[in-house]
Amino acid sequence: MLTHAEENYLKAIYKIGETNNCAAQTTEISVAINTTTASVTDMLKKLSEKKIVNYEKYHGVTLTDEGLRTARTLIRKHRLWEVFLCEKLGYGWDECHDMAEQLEHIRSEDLSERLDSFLNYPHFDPHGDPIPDKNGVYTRREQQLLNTLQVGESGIIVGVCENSSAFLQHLSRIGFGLGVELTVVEVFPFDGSQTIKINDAVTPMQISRDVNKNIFVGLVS
Amino acid sequence: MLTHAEENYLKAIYKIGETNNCAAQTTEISVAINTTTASVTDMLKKLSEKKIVNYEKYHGVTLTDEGLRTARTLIRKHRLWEVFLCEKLGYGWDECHDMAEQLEHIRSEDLSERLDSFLNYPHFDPHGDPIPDKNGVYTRREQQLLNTLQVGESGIIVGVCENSSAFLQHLSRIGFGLGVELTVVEVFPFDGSQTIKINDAVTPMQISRDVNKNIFVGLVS
DNA sequence: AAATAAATTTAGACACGCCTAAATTTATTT
DNA sequence: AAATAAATTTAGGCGTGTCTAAATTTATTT
Repeated sequence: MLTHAEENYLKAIYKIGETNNCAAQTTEISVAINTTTASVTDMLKKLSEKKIVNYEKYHGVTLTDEGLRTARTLIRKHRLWEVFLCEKLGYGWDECHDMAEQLEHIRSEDLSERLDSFLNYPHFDPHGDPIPDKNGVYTRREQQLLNTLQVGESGIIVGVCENSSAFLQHLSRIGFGLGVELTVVEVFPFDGSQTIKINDAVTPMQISRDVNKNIFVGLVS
Repeated sequence: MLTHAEENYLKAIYKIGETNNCAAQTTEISVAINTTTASVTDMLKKLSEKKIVNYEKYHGVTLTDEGLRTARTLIRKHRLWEVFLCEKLGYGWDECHDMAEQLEHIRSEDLSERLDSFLNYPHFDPHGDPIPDKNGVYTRREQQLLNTLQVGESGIIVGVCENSSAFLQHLSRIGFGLGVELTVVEVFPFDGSQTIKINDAVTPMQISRDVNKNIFVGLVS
């Protein structure tokens, strides 16, 4: 049985490993958890003794099979709770993250299974992230970052890779949300910004690199 | 902002104060929290410094106004989550206590308000305990213990004062639950047991003191 | 290849919440 | 009122998870 802190480390290591496809470094983890690298090293030693991570001094850390299973369970719980908060309690996608961060630590035999069924087995959370099934299996979306689209290409927003409520609120304000279809009208290599038209809208708008580098789109014909 | 441990102490002190109508003693708290009296003393000092309890060495502890407010919020959250678990996720009344014990610590501006509304503003939890409104106000039930009923008197089960799942499962097995109407057929002063007939049933049954002292009934004409 | 920079680990400390054992205070007997 | 019993507190210690500052290792320059 892991503590909340240990679970948070596991999740961070999982996410870093997933995006970079390599071992998570001490500093990356410290940034994700918002703590010092010294604390991270301490914790990595403990997790390593518990056989939850493969830790090699100075060379980063990966999850063991057991760690991987636990991490996926946590992600599953987190995302199911996000669906609950948004769909059943009416929270916005920028509001549910912090609560889900707490709810994912609730311990129970089969709470996630019941929740899953209550929510009608959703496949994606309100941010478009896939929800692992009870065996930890999920299908990765076909996706690419909005800032990789060329002029004339179209996409449909399927997710984000930044969960701060400042960012999410901004997206809502400019009319961006899951499922929104858009087309790239122009690209400015100088600052990485793009002129983008939401397909249902009339006027195109200017999107900065800080925004378009954090949005995942799926391609549409 | 209080820690989970502090919140648990607060709830225990509140409950003890409510039932005994007097200051909670160190030993009582240690039993409720399942810890040593030394730990309780430590914590009481901390809570006292934070002005959450009125603590007098050797003479027990009561809640300050602020402590009282927090305790009622916790009770409210606990009971709302119990309703959610039973009504929405289909858990039995013997299963939901431990999960609610964790869920009550979830921090959020207005989660309880949203939950309350989602659940249609219930007044009682699955054990029959009243749910305080957002101002901490709730109406106490007219109730008495089943073992105080005399021969010929009838009652309707409105609650229990023991939440172990062993006890609750036993009640379910013998057909006891909230709203069940019953009549006392006979009383045995020797061991405090009673012969009781559920009004809808044909055969009366024997109820031991361990059971009838933990059941609250409302009187029916 | 040596020097510098960056990342990481170690050392030592601290708050929290818990423990056991001993000392103290209050309550109950006699 | 003195003696005993019960309740409570103090003293000292432990594991968790964090921190800062110093030492070490790895990576990058030159």
